[in-house]
Amino acid sequence: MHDWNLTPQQARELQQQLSLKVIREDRFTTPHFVAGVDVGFEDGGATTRAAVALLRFPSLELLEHSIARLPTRFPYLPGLLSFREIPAILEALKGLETAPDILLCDGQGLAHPRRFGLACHLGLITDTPSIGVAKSRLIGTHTELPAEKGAWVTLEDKGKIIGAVLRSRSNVNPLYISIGQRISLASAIHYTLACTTRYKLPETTRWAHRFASG
DNA sequence: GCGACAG
DNA sequence: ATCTTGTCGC
Repeated sequence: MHDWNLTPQQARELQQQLSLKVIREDRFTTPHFVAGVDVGFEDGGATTRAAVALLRFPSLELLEHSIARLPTRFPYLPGLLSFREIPAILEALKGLETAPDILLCDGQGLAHPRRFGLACHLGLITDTPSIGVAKSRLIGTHTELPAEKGAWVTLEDKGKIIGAVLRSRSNVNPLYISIGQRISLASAIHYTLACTTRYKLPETTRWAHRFASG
């Protein structure tokens, strides 16, 4: 795997190179295990704490989880989130006994300036199908979104579809879904909804967040 | 130059 | 992300 001690400019150049390796179509078999990934911070940001929650699919029962702590060594810079969070996430993934069939990541995938958000980066490194599930927008524009659960509209940038704005729960702010690696946008939306019950966030993300934060 | 800006 | 209680609305 590549080096993580990069300057912001080197990181951006690496993203442009790696973005060429992102596979935007379904390349996986029926999933039985889905995982949520999230990161939290301790010591006022000095320590990065990553958590991964593995759930059985489609029952969504929690099977196992893993937590890892690492010294924070990259600042938060819009567009470079993966360089700050992935090192700790990779450590947490090592602690799982079962390999996830799909990763639901807390952040963007293709809906990124250089089409290489955290979900693409993590999916590529682990060679695992991944989905970007962000709570807010990084880039892109979209039309009005109906208020009912299940409704979605495309998220576009420079005339290209880079993701979808999905209403995962009626009358609540939408989620920003995008391709991470080895999955189509249609499937990304499908699996995100399949992992969602009565709340805005998928159960995978909810569990991961509980383990990564409070 | 000004405003936007995943977590 | 994080610092933090009550409060408004379906």
